[in-house]
Amino acid sequence: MLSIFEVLSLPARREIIERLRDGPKSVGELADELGVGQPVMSKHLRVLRDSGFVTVRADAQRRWYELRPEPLREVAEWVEPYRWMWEGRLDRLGERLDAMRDEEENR
Amino acid sequence: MLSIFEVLSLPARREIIERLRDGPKSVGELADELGVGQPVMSKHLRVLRDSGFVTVRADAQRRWYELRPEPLREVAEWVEPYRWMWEGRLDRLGERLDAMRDEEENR
DNA sequence: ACAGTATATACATTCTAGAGTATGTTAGCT
DNA sequence: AGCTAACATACTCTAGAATGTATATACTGT
Repeated sequence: MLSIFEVLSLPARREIIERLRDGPKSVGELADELGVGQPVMSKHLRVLRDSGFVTVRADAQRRWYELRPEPLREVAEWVEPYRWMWEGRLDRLGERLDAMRDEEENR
Repeated sequence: MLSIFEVLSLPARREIIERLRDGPKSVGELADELGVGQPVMSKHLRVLRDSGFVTVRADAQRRWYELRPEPLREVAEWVEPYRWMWEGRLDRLGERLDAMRDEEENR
């Protein structure tokens, strides 16, 4: 089974994830939108399912694929410790909060 | 050249990035810490360099590799639109801000 | 029962990243 | 100048992922 970042390493799969932001979609819809064959799309979705990015709901012959938060949350959490590097505020966050509170009290 | 997520798809490379959080390190240090051969480490660092994750500073025979924020920031930005999925607050953020302002005015 | 639709999977093929080994290169030291 | 240390790169090999094609499965409607 592919790891989360391995799953995201393929542009086509990131694209699928982005398309699913608006809500569940069927295999055929996604295949059309991305311009790939149905078997290819089924396989991508299989990978996304195994790695927890999506869930499936059966509806007659159709399968509705829906996005799941967990893996995306893991990505967000992995990158979080580096945020201070581009938002140079972490070391000053405490004093900023203090200053805001003081301003409020002295109003 | 590998894309950002392709770079992160290899655990060894994520590990390198994490080790560089404390500050710059040399090739030898990193190779020892991760228990891999020097050529392997050099190649990982080459990939990380090409994709913008690190910069190098030469110091005699030593090369000090340092972390760069940009690619990590891109990861954070990519995942940002999905944050509402696990923090179910986005739809209520507006009214929360309003409530906070009201509380403040009625103090 | 039959035909058509929607999807999954098996199979064969291609391609490339990763690893190991050997070698090249540059700098410092005696 | 010769030797060693630190690192980069060229080369070869292998494993596995991605793709396309063909086929299997499941459900609907007539």
